[in-house]
Amino acid sequence: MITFDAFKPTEGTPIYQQILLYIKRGAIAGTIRNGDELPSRRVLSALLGINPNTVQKAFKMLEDEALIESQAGAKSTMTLDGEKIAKLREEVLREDIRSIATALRQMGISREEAIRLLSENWEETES
Amino acid sequence: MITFDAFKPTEGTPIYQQILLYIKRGAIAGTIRNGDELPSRRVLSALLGINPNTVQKAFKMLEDEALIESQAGAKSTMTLDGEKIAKLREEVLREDIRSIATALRQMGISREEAIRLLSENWEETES
DNA sequence: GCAACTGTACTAGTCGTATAATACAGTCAA
DNA sequence: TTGACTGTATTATACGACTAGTACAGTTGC
Repeated sequence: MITFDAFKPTEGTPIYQQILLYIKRGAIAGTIRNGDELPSRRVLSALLGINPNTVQKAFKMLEDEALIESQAGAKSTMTLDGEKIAKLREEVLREDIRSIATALRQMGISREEAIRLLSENWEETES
Repeated sequence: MITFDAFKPTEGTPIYQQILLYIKRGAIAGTIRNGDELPSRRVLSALLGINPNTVQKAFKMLEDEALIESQAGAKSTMTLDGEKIAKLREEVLREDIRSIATALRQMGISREEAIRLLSENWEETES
């Protein structure tokens, strides 16, 4: 069963997108594996304190991307393979790196300073 | 006069927030300085192809944060000093670093791998 | 079989983002 | 002074995100 203990929603971005990213990043990290069960829509929405329809929207998009399988009455399960995970890495990880590099350059940060900042602030972040 | 040549709006985040960030990052980089004139609401909205009210909202928030001064009939100007810029660095730069570190850790990326990825993708980004 | 779960679908309402159109007052150069 | 710019304010409209409530059908364990 996939847990959402580490899920910390942020203000400003749609919750369903954050759920999507949470699952994708877990798949990239390997903490979420093929066949893993997801909590039901109702349970997860109660757990996160949001509307069931918001969870449903996120799960629907995961299914459209063929990352989960759902059928009425049973819990949804992850459907992952090496190819899909590689695609996720390219999609999520690459985009994250690209956007932070652009932002830092806009602030006049040099590559060396960027590396120093990232390295120094690595410990302080809570996973 | 502050230019918006390097302003590339992204989908998914409100435009007025992106304008805010663009100005703040410019101030942090030092490319935007105290006393610099901003384009008028109407001119900038036409330049960016967006509604004047959207620009007005961004400028209103900049004024609420005391980063610009406005008076009817005259162009708005930046009001920066060392303290404000230091505060912006803490607010924008720190948050950017913190969020990317969290995201990368969620994907199971090690500190060394993160540094390698950032370094490798530094060149490819266009400022 | 039955109860309690599961996924799925639909309508209605609120709120924030953004657009559109308009109006009024202050500044400034010709 | 006059006209073209400036900032500021208002109202109306559209759309997406999110909430709220309800309904129905399939699965599972007892």
